[in-house]
Amino acid sequence: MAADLLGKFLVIQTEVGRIVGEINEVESYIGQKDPACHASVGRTPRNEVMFWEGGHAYVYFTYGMYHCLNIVTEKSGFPSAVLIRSIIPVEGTDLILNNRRKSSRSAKISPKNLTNGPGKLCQALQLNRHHNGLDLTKSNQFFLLDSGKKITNFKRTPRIGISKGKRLKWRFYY
DNA sequence: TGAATGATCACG
DNA sequence: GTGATCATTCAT
Repeated sequence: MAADLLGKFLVIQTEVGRIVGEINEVESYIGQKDPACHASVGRTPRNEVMFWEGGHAYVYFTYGMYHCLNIVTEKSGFPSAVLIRSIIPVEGTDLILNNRRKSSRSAKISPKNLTNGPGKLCQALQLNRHHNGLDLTKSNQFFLLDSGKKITNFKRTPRIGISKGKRLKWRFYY
């Protein structure tokens, strides 16, 4: 389930070094019956990747200025993904700092607000639509790493920033 | 609380 | 084409 991703490491190998972050906040978007899921309207060019086999990256552009990273979770043909909302920098913090300064217009960038939001962590890892559809199980540049941690004490709340499906408590964090 | 800012999709 | 909506962030 989605909460299994909590505590896992997200690793990206860039030209100038490696960035590793520990996933500490996720949200589930599951199937066409979930009104907040992008695939609830059916298969479109935008949500195509959600229909793929689990393990692919679904990166989309929203609000005219931000990207969000999801990991596809289910079988091919069944649209579902987990939105990575936040990570904790583990390695390459200096690179993250550079990337955030490059991408954000905000003057204030502190250790606390480096990667604590879906738009921000995409800036931190320099993710864009080129990463959309990448197979994380096959790539050696961008993948998940089991940290050995098992997070069982996570919290569970409604998802953030959506207008439909607010009743479902599918946001997990610790 | 609302501005920034542009892709996406339905409609016809 | 048009208009509504949007899984956000930041400053006021």
